[in-house]
Amino acid sequence: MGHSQAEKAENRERVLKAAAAQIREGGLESVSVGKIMQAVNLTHGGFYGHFASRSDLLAQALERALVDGEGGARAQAAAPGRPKGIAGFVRSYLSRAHRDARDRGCAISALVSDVARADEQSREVMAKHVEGYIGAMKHGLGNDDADAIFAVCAMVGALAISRVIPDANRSDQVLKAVKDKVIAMAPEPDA
Amino acid sequence: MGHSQAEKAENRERVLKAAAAQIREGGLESVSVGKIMQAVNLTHGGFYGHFASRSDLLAQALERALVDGEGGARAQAAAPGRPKGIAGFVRSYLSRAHRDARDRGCAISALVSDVARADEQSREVMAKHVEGYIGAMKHGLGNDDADAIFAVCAMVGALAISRVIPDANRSDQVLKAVKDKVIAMAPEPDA
DNA sequence: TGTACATCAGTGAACGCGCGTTCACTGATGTAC
DNA sequence: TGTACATCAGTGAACGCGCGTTCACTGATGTAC
Repeated sequence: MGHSQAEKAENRERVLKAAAAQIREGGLESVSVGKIMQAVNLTHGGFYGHFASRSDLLAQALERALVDGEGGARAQAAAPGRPKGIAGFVRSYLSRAHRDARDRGCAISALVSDVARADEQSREVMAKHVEGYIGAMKHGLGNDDADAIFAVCAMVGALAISRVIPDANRSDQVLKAVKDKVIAMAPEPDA
Repeated sequence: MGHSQAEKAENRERVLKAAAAQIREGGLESVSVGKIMQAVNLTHGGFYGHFASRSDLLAQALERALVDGEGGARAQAAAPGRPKGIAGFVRSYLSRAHRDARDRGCAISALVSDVARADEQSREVMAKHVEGYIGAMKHGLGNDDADAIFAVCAMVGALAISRVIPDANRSDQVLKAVKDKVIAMAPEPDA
């Protein structure tokens, strides 16, 4: 077990990645220094060589979770065999797969109500990503800001609510209803 | 300071009410037995005369928060001088006042992402209230289930997202965009 | 290329703290007579 | 209506536990020569 500088960077990255996943899986407060370090096979003492405090980790992991979530959605929509453009993105965002993979999915949906009560810095970080999301939808929806806001709120709300509903069929219905409505908003609706 | 049976029931009620508000203000995990008892001017030891455990309180307080949130929205929409019907309800739900009063507002919006990762019993409790909400919107939206689902997701999403955005103007825009779009969905749109 | 040593990533014991929960106790309540 | 006593709502000290954080230490890394 070596402790080279390259390994340090790698370990820091693993801690951050694990925290970003844990945040989406269990919320900001579910992150504990001991458990995260254990998850990456290190002891808790070493943590402070990487981050100034738990709260420092949380701030960075939130940003990371938001970035990861975006990447995942884009990658899935761009996968071969998937419909392109906005309809493809909406379909993958409101898919059962996305609903059932909270720790790898959109961090906005996974953490909206948590971040709504967090400090201003955290809210600012998420708000920036919300704007990015609105911007992307706007591009696919005839450049109308109000339409894009409406679509983003409905999609984030639908994904979050679908995760609350224990009945699988009803949860599917929520995803499908919003998926159809948002796709219908696009200027050139396709099958 | 007497300890009559009537006072016991009253104290239990105060604890439950305080917990329901605290849950909406700070999330399920923010409720601590000691702090809640202190908030109602009692000592922590007496807590277990009212509830079996912290988790028992949480379950009951979640239900209470959901019921309180519904009552508040209905009351505000029915207040004198307010537009009646669905437009009035949507306006008060997506108002700045509602956004800024998290501890007294809709518990669905305040707790969606928290409850999404809670146990099945909690999710079932919130799901029941989501259905009630969908049913109410359905009534005002030409009895179309998909329309009602779409509107509820957009409204819950909009309120939650508006609380994330630190910039007051932009936050207002989100509320306004969704408010206008949902009101436009009603069969007989009014001013 | 090889040796000597300073650096520093990671270890694990220890700390103080707040938490949920328990329990022996107190004294007002409310009931039996 | 008045007295005697059992009940029980609320008190506050004590508990074990997990947490975030600190720190003296270890031993591989990587650099100076």
